[in-house]
Amino acid sequence: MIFWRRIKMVEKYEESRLYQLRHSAAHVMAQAVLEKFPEGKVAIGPPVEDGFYYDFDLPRPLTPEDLEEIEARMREIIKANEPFIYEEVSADQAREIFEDQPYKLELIDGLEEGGVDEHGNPVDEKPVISIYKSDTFVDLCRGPHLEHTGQINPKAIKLMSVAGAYWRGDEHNPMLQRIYGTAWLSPQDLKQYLQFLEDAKKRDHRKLGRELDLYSISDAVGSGLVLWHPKGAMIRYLSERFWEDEHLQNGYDLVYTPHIGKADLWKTSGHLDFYAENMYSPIEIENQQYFLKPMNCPFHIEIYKSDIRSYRDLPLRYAEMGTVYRYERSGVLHGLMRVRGFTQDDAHHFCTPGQMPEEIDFVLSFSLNFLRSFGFNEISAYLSTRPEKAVGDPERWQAAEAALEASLKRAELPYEVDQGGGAFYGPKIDLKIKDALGREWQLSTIQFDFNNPERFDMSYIEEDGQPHQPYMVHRALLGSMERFFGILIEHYAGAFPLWLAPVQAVIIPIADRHVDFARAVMADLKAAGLRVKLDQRSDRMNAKIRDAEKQKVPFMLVVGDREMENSQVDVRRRSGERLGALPVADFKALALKDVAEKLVG
RNA sequence: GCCGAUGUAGCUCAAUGGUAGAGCAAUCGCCUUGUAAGUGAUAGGUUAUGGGUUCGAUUCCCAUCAUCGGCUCCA
Repeated sequence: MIFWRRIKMVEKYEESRLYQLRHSAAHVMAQAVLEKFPEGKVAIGPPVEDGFYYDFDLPRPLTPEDLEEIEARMREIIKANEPFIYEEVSADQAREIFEDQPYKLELIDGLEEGGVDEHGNPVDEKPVISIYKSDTFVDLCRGPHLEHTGQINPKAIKLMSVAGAYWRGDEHNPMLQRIYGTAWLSPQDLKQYLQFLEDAKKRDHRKLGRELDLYSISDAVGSGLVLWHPKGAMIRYLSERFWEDEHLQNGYDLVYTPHIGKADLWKTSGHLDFYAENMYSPIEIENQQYFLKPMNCPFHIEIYKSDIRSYRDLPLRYAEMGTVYRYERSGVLHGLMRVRGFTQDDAHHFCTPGQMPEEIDFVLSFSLNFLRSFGFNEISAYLSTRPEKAVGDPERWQAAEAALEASLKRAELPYEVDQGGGAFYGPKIDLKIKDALGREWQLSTIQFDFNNPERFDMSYIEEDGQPHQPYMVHRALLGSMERFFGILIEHYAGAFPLWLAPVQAVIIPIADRHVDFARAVMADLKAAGLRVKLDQRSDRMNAKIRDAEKQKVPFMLVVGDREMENSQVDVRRRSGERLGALPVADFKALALKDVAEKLVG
């Protein structure tokens, strides 16, 4: 379950030697698997981001021992320096070669018809049918490959896991067994990659969430329903207060809306027609059906519609931490990243066509500033444009896309255009941030909606005295508080910046006689608004420091005889850095300054 | 939802067809400590839940639930 992407160093991966290497490794693996299971059927085996996979239809499930055996056999094949031999064939010749391979036969049909490559991906031209032979293995394949298997470094490959995958990615098709492997140019690269995986594992928000007592998910409550513990709740509280302040200072109005709404509302919005499978079953009372809200939009629209709007009232910006419930299939739930009840930092903008470009400019720069406040400085964007099937006035689409692109250019943001990738109801910008490990996560979305204004018959009165349809923009900066929290945990590896740290400092008295002084220091710091705890267990100072360190508390304040005498605290950062003994007032000033500046680290 | 794996103390893990143990954490003492683990004792488990096989199940079988790795889908 990958919610993030690694940034590729190679500009054109498909043309790189690494790509060839991985593709070749996939063939070697397929050969090893077929030797072990001669009756096995092969599907496809392409390189992927950090390695490669191959899908098989095999008589029995593979075990970890099988993988070891296959990997060992791969090394033998590599050692044999088997050449990869390219050959172009006709469709009929190909059918003969792969007569026992039904999946390949299906691919050959596709190739012959044209329009798709040997992996079933759409291509412009009708591809040439080609095969690659190496040793005993023949594959329907466009290549390119290495010259021979010996160019694969046997110490730079590793089979990672086996998993189920649907033939051609369609859940109505049979499920195949997919073996994931990784392959690198050198053993050092492999080692580095495995190290990366381990680092990522250490940061896993599910692990840190428990260790730092941030949140839990209880069987008794239900899957995908998050319980925010006091420390996690503090981080959310601080994030939300900041969020509210920023919105109020930037022309938003805060609104609150209920968690359920009548069936008719969801009928009007189209959710019951197009989104029903993700909605919880209705609650019935007094002959009315109510649904838990999967989105906030209809409520904000109803607020808009509660009065007649003039062009003078626009733009209107309604913002809400809106908690929604979506039924997610059991297999997709994942810690905080994918849950069934979550709070979106939602907002809807309503404006006139004339205001629209400026409104987009505003929302983009507002988003960027906001993300930077949380320590995300590397941001890039996706611009998704009109798909073939779309609702709304084409002129409006064009204007909206132009405004989105112009804003991206003004913001000097790197972006990619996903032609036709927009939703049927409007174009959008998605913002991606890069975390401390270089992983990319999609957070913000700024999305036009040409559907709802129509469905809800929204209007404002223009200068001409006539009703006009407003532009509606939906946006979320953090996405959902749950997912954002998960990303934040992993980005900081649990070591939150001072302004977000649930406990900012732990006071560590050396002996019992220092506890009274420690209490006085704590009261002083708390009065200044700092979140401070006193560790008065009868453990040794070293043990208390170790615990505070493990809890990633930003400051440890040691107080002993010397400090007590001089009204000082001995300040240690969680990094291990010693700031030495400081007067309590100096520490207070230092900490408050860091908080105010939202310093990271 | 699908494929595969897993489910034993708060956490990380052992063990067994004859009703379970360790380390850490917790609790209670002793020690009163100078920048990542002082020390002793105590307590803690219907072995996920429900069935079945068996003289006997935590262990074997089935179902359910949950979690993990993927697929599909997504904030």
